[in-house]
Amino acid sequence: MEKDIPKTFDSNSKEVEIYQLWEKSGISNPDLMEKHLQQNGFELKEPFTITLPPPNANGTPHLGHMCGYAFHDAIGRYKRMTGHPTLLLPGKDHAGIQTESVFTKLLESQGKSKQGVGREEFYKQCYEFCLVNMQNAREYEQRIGLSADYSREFFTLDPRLTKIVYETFYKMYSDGLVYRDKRIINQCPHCKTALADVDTEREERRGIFAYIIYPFVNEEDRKLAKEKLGAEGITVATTRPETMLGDTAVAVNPEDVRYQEFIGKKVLLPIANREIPVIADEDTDIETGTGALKVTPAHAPIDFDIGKKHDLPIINVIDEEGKMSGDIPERFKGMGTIDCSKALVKELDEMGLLVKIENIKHEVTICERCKTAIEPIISNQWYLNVESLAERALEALEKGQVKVIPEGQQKALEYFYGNIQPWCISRQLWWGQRIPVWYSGGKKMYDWLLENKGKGIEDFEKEFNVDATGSGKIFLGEKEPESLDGEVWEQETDVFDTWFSSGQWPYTTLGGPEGEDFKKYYPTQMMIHGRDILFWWTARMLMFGLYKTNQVPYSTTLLTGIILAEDGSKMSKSKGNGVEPSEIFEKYGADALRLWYYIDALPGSNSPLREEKIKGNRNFVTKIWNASRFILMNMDDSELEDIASYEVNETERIKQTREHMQKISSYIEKYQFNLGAEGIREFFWHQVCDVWIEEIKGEIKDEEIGSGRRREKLAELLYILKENLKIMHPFIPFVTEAVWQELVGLGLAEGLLIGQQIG
RNA sequence: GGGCGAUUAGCUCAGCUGGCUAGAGCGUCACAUUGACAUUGUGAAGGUCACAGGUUCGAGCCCCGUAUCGCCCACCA
Repeated sequence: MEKDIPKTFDSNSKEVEIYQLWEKSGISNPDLMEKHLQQNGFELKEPFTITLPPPNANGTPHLGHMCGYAFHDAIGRYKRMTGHPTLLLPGKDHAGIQTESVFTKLLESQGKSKQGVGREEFYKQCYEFCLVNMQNAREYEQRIGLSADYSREFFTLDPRLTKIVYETFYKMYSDGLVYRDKRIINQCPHCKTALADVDTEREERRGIFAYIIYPFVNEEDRKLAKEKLGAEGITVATTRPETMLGDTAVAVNPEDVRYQEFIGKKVLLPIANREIPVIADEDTDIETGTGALKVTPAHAPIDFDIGKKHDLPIINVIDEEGKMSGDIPERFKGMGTIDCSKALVKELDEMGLLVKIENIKHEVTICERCKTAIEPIISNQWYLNVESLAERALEALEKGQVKVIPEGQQKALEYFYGNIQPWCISRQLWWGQRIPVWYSGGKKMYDWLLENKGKGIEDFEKEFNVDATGSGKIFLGEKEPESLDGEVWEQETDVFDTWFSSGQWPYTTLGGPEGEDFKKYYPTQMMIHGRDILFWWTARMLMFGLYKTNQVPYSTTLLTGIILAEDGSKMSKSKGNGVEPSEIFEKYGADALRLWYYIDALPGSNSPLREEKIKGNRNFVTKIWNASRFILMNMDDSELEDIASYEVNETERIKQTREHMQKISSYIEKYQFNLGAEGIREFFWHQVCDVWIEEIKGEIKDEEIGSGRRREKLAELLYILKENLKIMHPFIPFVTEAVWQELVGLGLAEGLLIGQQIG
């Protein structure tokens, strides 16, 4: 008697339907799940929690996101099926600089500008823009089958979350970890903000190497130089001639025999016509260029350090937008750096001070987002001294409180902590959490007083010829403090670096250290994310977690690989070789894609997308569907009740099935998803289908409908099928649930597969 | 310059604490089957596990070195 079951599993329509069943059951909510376990007399184990990595709310999720969710979901489903109330907490990230850049471009395409729209309105509109993307992202997450608890979903700019982020900042300030400092920062002239080192990349670009003579001031020195060095001055080599306007010294290595006699002498900086000293500094490389380094403390990190050591003046000649400015000849003001470089080179050449120009290729630092060359400039920023936090994180790693998979990456993390620098946490953006600081009398005065230790407000007034409007103190808080005696509070305009809030994700989403969820679900058990953000994210989360909660935020961090295009290159929009997840879903279904991730996108390795393989997995999904269909087709309606209630004997096949399930369980527990996924496929396809179904087919061939032997064999087969569905479910939830529901429809199973227990 | 990893079949890669007569998927070839299976089944060909040493009864796996590739970090003007 044929059952009315279609010949293939229609992933496109069925998957959505099935997800709705799960959603309706509420089992993704651990509180409801706890009740479910108790009601059904299942053993109740300790909770299992993952605060899922929040994708950026400024675009469409890509395959990499889907891959991460596939892993999270597999472990989550397995934990659920082994008695742990499981919380997969989803969220979305505001992704500060990236979103601001995307949304600003969007405004520009509509003929509007960020400045024209204004800060408040910009924030509001950007928020709405993110809400749309968040809904879209959510649909993708559900399409891959992510069984997350959407009643607990968070956006990183949610006021409840921001409150906790602010509290952390206050605590850090009172602990003396947060401070304002003047340092060389990476300024992106395009994004107009400071960037942390990790937000930059390096790229080889074409440039020039200009050899310029800085003549000595004194006649005798010039003569000596002519004799010894071949020119009347000292020749410096630079890739950035325009910064010479801000030079305050020339440095040579103290060991360098060529320049011994000139150390301490003065040269006349051409064009700027400023006398600057020749100093000896061991950081100067004898081999590079001429061995003489022009020192521009305001515009190069190494120069800044040398300047600090020798107490050199700092002269700013480039502003935040990459334009020439400051105390320089009028004709250069407002010029771009490259134009200025050309103009200077021309003038120097005319003056006979240009020796030569070499065309070179060199590594330059660029903005990770917009690829614009970074302008190192001096700026006042908020810093976090992470040294003590890094020490604790390092200790936790060494003690094994956090496990990194694959192991090799743990060493990379340890190395990072061992060489960590203060973290610049302020960004000159509008999109993000505004740093909750108020300056009495203004930010300018605060910074000036910091820079000029020992000087007071009167000195400031004198210097700038103004009346001070406050005490020069700061106030930490969201709301403007009360003014006394007409003091003026100026609000900080900068926002926090995105990672300052996402670094706190594991506890902010659980309501912070005082939250109900926190008490029940913290510390969490896992974090899974791309290897590419190890330092940005896991590194920060460990530090924040230990600092704020005295516990590691999670015990295991698993790094997924990066999904590459078929030819092994990186997928990117500009190359047009990206593959949309929706395309794969439509062609092969979510289960097939998930299986591919488990088997081929192993932690820590980069994996080219292989459609052929996904297709093979789709065939396996069809195989499961048809094997199940065949088993059901063999049962006559009149036998169903008997088969359902029949207690199976411990046959060899059943014994092997049990062993198989244990094997797969241990793979999952060791996060060896590739072995687990390969295992379920191998066993179901080549053992259950190819061997056992064929055997049983023969065993019942001549039996009459309703016979005891048929009942025994078909019940055995049903048992094997159900157990296989359970152990396959964490990997391929959709098709297994669909089959389970077919069983339910015939009275051969109960409830939802997602809520079943293994073993 | 420093750190990390990779190198196994035509391709993409597994191979956890050393027992391997080295596996999978895809591809190739042969045969079978229109079946529960937008196919599937059976079988075949195909690898001195990068190279050179060492430890061991035994090494794809452990140790030392070499080569090539990749990723990350770093202030080289």
